[in-house]
Amino acid sequence: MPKSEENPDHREASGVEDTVLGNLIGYRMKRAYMQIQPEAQRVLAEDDLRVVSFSCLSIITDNPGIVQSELAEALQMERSNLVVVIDELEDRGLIARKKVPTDRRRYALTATLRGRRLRDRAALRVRQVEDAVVGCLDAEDRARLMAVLERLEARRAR
Amino acid sequence: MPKSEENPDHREASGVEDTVLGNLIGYRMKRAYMQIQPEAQRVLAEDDLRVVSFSCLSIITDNPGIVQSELAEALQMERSNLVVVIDELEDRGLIARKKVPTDRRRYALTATLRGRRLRDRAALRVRQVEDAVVGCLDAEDRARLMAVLERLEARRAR
DNA sequence: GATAATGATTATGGTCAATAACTATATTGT
DNA sequence: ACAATATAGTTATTGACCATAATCATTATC
Repeated sequence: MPKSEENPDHREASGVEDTVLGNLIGYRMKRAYMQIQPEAQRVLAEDDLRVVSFSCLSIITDNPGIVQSELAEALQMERSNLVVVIDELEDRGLIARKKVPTDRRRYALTATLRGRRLRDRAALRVRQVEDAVVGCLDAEDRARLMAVLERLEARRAR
Repeated sequence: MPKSEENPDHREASGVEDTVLGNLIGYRMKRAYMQIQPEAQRVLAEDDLRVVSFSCLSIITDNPGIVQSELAEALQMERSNLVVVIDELEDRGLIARKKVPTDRRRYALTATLRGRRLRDRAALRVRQVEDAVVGCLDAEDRARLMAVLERLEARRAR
């Protein structure tokens, strides 16, 4: 069963043959992700949020006093790329930066009331569009998908 | 002992709380994808291939005579962005462009022998790194994951 | 035969992530 | 105590990537 010119477990909707890509998890994952991402981006844009700024706002809301390095680590992004995002959230009054007295290199980040409210509202709307996209899965499939993704992500080895 | 009074169904490895992001499929999917993508990119780079050029080479190999518009459609990318990729594959002697006589606007694309061999070799190596990353899943989980991703992708509705 | 549509191309701009270099504070070793 | 080192945040820069519009040649349409 390993090799064959016709792989019956993936029929292409179009007439295009594909003996390789469709069997790669990375390829399938990206294409599935691309069903969700533009939708999320669209609804977040209605609140002038990008995915990354929503993510930051969300983590800050859940972790008052978190500093930028920790936030970068949590979101797996570079500290340097965080700066402009944090700047913008602060300028919009969604979060506040305050120097921590015991270590004046660091900024403690907290979400303002407005920030927390926006986070909650945006989260709801993102959740809604995800539900729409993923409506073709029943609750069990969905739960299993989440669990499997979580396990993949958890294998922090290399 | 980390304190997650909140949501018992997602344990954070670090001490960072998260009541929202971790429950979003898009977020989880991106993070799982990021476990695979850099690895695939790395092994493809050893053959001077990028993910996109490998994808093109693969589809062309499986569909001799395909034209650029069809390829762009199959890979869900813009025709204009295909051009340089095709150019490079052609310059490297991995594929050939030939005008189709019945419609001289179009180029029929075919993989050369070298191209087909490279495709097969690269596919094997990508498969290997995917197997390594995804080794924490048994065959059934993996099959189910693929099936679910395929269904998500298939919902070509708006 | 004029006009519109199509396939490939070129040029361009915007977003994004990665890197290096810099500043200021803090920590460590002797 | 102080020199060397490390860390937090910042800035600037770069290259990759993706989308858009304009162009050219060819084909299809009325």
